[in-house]
Amino acid sequence: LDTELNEPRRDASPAQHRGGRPPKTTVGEIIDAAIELFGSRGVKGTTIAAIAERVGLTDAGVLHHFPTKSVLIEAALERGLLLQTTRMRELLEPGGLEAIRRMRGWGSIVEESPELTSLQIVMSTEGIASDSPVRDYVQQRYENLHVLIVGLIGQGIDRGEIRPEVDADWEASALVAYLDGIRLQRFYSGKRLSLEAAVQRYFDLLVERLAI
Amino acid sequence: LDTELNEPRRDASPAQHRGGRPPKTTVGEIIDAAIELFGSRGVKGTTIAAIAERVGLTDAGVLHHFPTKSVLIEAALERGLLLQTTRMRELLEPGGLEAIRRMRGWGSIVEESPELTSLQIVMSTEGIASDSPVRDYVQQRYENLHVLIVGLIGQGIDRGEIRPEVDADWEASALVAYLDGIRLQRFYSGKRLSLEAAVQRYFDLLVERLAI
Amino acid sequence: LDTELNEPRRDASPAQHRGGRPPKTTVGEIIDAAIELFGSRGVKGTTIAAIAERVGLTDAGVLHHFPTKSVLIEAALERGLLLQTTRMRELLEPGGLEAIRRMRGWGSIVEESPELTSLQIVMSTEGIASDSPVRDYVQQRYENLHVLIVGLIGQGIDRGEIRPEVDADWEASALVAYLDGIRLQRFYSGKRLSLEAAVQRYFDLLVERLAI
Amino acid sequence: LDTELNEPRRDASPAQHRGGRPPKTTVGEIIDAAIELFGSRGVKGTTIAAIAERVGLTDAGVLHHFPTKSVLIEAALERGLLLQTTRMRELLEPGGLEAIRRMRGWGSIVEESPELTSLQIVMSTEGIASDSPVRDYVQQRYENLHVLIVGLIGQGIDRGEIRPEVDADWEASALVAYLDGIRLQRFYSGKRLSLEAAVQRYFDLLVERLAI
DNA sequence: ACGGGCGGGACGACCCGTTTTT
DNA sequence: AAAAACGGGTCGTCCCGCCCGT
Repeated sequence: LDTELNEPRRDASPAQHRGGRPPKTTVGEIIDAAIELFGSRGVKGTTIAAIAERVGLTDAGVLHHFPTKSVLIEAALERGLLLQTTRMRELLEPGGLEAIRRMRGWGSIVEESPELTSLQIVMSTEGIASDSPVRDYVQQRYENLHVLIVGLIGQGIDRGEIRPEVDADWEASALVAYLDGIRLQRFYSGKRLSLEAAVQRYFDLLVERLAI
Repeated sequence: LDTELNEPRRDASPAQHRGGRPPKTTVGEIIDAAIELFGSRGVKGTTIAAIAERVGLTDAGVLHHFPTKSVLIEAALERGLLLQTTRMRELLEPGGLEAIRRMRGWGSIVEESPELTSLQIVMSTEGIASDSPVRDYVQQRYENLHVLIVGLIGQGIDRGEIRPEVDADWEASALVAYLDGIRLQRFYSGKRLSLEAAVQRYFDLLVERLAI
Repeated sequence: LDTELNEPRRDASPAQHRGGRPPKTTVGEIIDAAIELFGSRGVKGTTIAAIAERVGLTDAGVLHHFPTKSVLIEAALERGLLLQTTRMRELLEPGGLEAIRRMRGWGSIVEESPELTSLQIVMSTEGIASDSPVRDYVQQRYENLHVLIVGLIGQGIDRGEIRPEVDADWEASALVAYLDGIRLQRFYSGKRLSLEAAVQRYFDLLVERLAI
Repeated sequence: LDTELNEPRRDASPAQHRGGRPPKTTVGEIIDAAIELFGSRGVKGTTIAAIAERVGLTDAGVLHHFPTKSVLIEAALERGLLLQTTRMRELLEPGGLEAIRRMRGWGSIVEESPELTSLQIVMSTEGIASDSPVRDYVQQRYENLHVLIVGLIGQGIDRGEIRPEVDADWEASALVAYLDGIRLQRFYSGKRLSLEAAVQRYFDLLVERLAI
């Protein structure tokens, strides 16, 4: 799984690095560090200096690439969204019930990039304040997810794979809620909780509810 | 439903006010304000001065009653926990499957005191940072809830109301996850989402899964 | 001549200090220091910390009394304006030509409080930038002075002391210009220039031009 | 009237361009921009980046030509001084009272190059601070002007055009003061003030005072 | 020679929690 | 319970180097 957040440098000359991780650019490193820190200490709890230190710069150095903190926040959010979306799209490509079945594996994806995981819930809660700079972003993310899942269910109904009387709206919001909630719990349950297994079980029950 | 968060003043002398709302003490007002602000802007995002302003004091005034911010945080948390617990205890008093059925109404409780609602999820995310002052509190809350629900299910099994092959651990964590997640969504879904109805549906499905 | 800039404490009890300078309040001291520094290094060239140091505080200490720098600037300006106006009013009380004759002594006033002197020209030049926070203030000051002098001349004409064909507008602006310019020069001419004598000479010539 | 502020390139080789405007060199453009900005926002209020932007460079680009800001300041000052002096010299070439009469037209010169105008007063006030980098420059400029005018008057006395009892020192400083002051006022008096006419009137009065 | 990309060190204003004094 | 003051930050700016392309 590629988690690179950097500019993928198109110049071929010095290194060919086929298939390997592209070399980190400073900008990419900064965004990576920001995602990690925002995700673990919140936006307000993360200082530019802390991010800078992580990539071996001073705060002035970071500010050179991102004139203000909000710009950095936006960049981190966008990057996170992009990654998430890209993977989702691949995963759900078949559409309909099959797509939902595929989401069973989503848990393992999450476990591999915990920074992104926490970034999202942290953003979700910070966005509660109506004047937060991330509110719009979060709201849109929820909207998109909801529409996506409702669409999948609709597709399944059309294809005759899913029972038509299913309450797609409720299922979509319940799924998202469960996924958010379980990720949150993960941070508080030492090793007791296997996110992967737990998520798989939810999907098993879900498919059972939906399938004809 | 009593939403008072203030010291209930047990001293009988000047006023008996039986049955009425206990008179607002300054300390109580401060805690109320703190809960609200912590819940909406996070702990780090809330300044003592902001709390003070809300109750018509200066920050020095607030600090007169709570020597440091952490003391205030603890007080707010404790108050929130106490309220939650009290209600829960009443609600779940019958135990077993009946108690779980009763939780259907929990959604409406939540809708009535939104500050408490957001306080909890906000705390949950702030607690992610391993050095957060609220981490222990949150962890314990999750633990308590988990044990409580698992206990309820066990009771139901003992009483022969619940199928013994049920995975109590998973059900408990799924329930809590859903409840956390759905509350979060609530802040981003204008009026589209009826928390009460959604929660009821989850419990209906749950009871269906559990009952013999 | 009273140059006090402090709150004149009306409570009689603890100190009587009759005739002496009233005890400096912190706020007063800060404004004094600000006037001095703004006057000598300009507004942009003066840091809050520098002001603070002068009165034995830290910058946070100063910021406690004046929430932002602009508030401090306004306070300093207002204080300066008030002092200037008060003295002017006393000086010009008789009106007409007599008032203008009295202004001869203005030079000595200026020499006694050099900080105020430089404050004003410094502000005048900083106000040139159209987005400066002091521009409005300076513009109004010029307007007021102009109106005042034109009024004085008009009065003199009415009383038959001044020749009616005098160009009051030009005389007013020329006087202000000379006064501004000569104060500026003062900073560059070691001791060669006696401001007092120079100003007196200007007024002698002026009165000669005006008087019947 | 030539307002070019760039290096007049004495090297004859590539272009002869006799009489035409010298071609803009980058260095010249930078100095032009610096003069304008120093004149309107002060030296401290002007950032290298702002100057750079005006000529389409980055700050690094500007710093390539002028290693430090002070070097740039000096260059701008020198350029301004040179221009001023050149024109003055032409204007005052006849010497004596005739030279002073010719200065009547100085007002119109000023109006044509307002940047230079404000540059000078701005520098005059910034130079007040005894540790300012421009102080020496300004002081010298005042000295030069003073000597020049006193010389002119002396010449006039020698030639029998000016009354010998005139106080040359006072007249010189008064003239300079008026000229400084009136330029300052110009920035605050919408269109009310015709600098040209006002200056002419001053010179008329002056000549009247001086001439036999 | 010219100019940009990148980065840092110093400092700017302003904020926040806290202690001390009244 | 307010008032005064402080210490330690936080974001952001400014000037200026270093190194790299043309």
